[in-house]
Amino acid sequence: MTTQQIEYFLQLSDELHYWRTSYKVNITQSVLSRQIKALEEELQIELFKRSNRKVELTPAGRFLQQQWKPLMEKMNAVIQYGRKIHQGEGGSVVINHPGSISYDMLPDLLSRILAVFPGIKVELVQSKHTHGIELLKAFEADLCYSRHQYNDDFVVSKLIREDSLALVVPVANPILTEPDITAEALRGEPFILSTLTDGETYQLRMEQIFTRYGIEPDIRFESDFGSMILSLIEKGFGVSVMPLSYSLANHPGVRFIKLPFEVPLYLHWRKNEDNAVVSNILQLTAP
Amino acid sequence: MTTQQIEYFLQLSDELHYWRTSYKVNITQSVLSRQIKALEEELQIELFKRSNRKVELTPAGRFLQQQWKPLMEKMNAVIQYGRKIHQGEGGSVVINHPGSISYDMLPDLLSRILAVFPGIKVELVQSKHTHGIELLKAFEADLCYSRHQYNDDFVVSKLIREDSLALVVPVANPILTEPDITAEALRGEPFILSTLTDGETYQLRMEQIFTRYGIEPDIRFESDFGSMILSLIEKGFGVSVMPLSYSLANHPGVRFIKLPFEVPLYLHWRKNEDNAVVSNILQLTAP
DNA sequence: CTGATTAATGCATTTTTTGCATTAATAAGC
DNA sequence: GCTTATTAATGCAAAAAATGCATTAATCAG
Repeated sequence: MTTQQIEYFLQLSDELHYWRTSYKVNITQSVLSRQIKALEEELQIELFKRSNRKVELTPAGRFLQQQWKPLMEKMNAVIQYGRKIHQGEGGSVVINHPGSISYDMLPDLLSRILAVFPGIKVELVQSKHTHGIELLKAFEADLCYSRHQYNDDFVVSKLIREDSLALVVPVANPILTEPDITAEALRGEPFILSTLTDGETYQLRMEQIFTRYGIEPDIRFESDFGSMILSLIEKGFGVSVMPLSYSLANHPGVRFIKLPFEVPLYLHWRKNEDNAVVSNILQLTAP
Repeated sequence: MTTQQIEYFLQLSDELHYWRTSYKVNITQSVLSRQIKALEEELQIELFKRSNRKVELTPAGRFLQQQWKPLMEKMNAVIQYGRKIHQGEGGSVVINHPGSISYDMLPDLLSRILAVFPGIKVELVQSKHTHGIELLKAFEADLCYSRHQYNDDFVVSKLIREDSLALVVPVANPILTEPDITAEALRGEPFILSTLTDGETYQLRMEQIFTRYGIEPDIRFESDFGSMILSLIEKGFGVSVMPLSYSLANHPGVRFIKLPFEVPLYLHWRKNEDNAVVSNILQLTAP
């Protein structure tokens, strides 16, 4: 049984058409026909019911389609990662992070990496919608900064620091300092927030703040990109609450008013990391 | 890439010896050498570091060994199950169950299965140590009776009935009826219990009973096999608390004293079952 | 009934795999 | 330091498998 055969099978089980499938996978129809037949024979499972005009999955075929799809994805991800381990210092590392550390912590880390391991490629991703932990488990990310603590047998979480939160307003806004912030002063101000995920530490902290100031936020826009939010604030579309570290972006036209609230920043990585490059870089995150 | 090659790799990564491995997998050493090399070439990953005297896994090889082992197991389990689906009415069903339903519910079910699907083989297993839900997920069991309710995206739980519990004593024992049961009467009586798993509904119920009667059980023997426990009781090794349905075993020399406590019996199966045979039998479980 | 479509198959060719024998390299024994 | 035993790699010829082309057989649409 060849992984190729399984790929052929998966493609054919989507297309349900030999000639079209054979075209898509760049083989002739005769090869596809025979490969599928060989697969069926080896497994001793009839995968398709084919008349000369129609191709259908059998129940067993449908089952294997469902089961094999994620299995082959995992298989490929694992091989991909094995290759990264093999490449060693010439390899690459994927770091997932929230936008708020783009201006201090992350540049620091990158310059340290550059100094110690000049051969390593670093890929930075910001993916909030998929939980970082899922990226780690699927080997799609190697290090993951986030505001939320995970607990898992495969992932290690470590508290890095606490970031102050700040009310972010346009420079022209009359609100001056933290004690001035009241529901009154903010009434009518639309809020622009980062896309919030239920149950996240970050969201809970947000709710806490709004409760503290007696605000029922009027949320008009959401974005996962901090600079987008800053831009919207500058242009007068509303105000936001963001980690104070965004002030280091020096975005013009906005003002940060520090609030007496903090959000934690965690670093996550796989327990038993096999990639020496990742382990090395992990050393550099806590100098 | 062939699944065979991966199997060769896994074997070799355990043995770390070409000739011995080739002997074990029934090929010549030259074939093994070339197959491994072909695998390495296709993956572009160096799997082993070999001098002429020693074979070692590279870090990438070690990683792939760890990842591939469970992946190939899953792969094989899935194919196995696909074959069962293919076999249809000539196939087989694995039912996991506690011993206590061996005397009423299970024989009833089996005779119904025999009547409606005479071609189906039924395999009965009693595995308490592995949680039933794991068996279901790994396709090692198809239906699972248990005293514990699971909640999962892949498994459905249904309450079947409540079974009364009973104090089981040797016939000669002077304890007569439930109201007589006191810590006094049971003092000094060793208890024989089924092997209890932490957090299980069944264990919680047991603790509840002992608390109710003010007993601190002196547990001398444990067994997962009801008939073993009954036998020990008969021979005067102690007393036990068991589901009343064990009385249907008509084991000589023991007496059942019904207690005002019950334990639930659940049936579990995979959501989205693909095996028609299993679905059919599932119909028969709730006539 | 005819033509179009589509999966299967016979056949010659190419590619791959296999087993045997041998080689090259190394470690251990004397 | 030399010899021997061990072990992975490799050359080679035979066997097996895969491939592409052309054709066939079956079925559906008009």
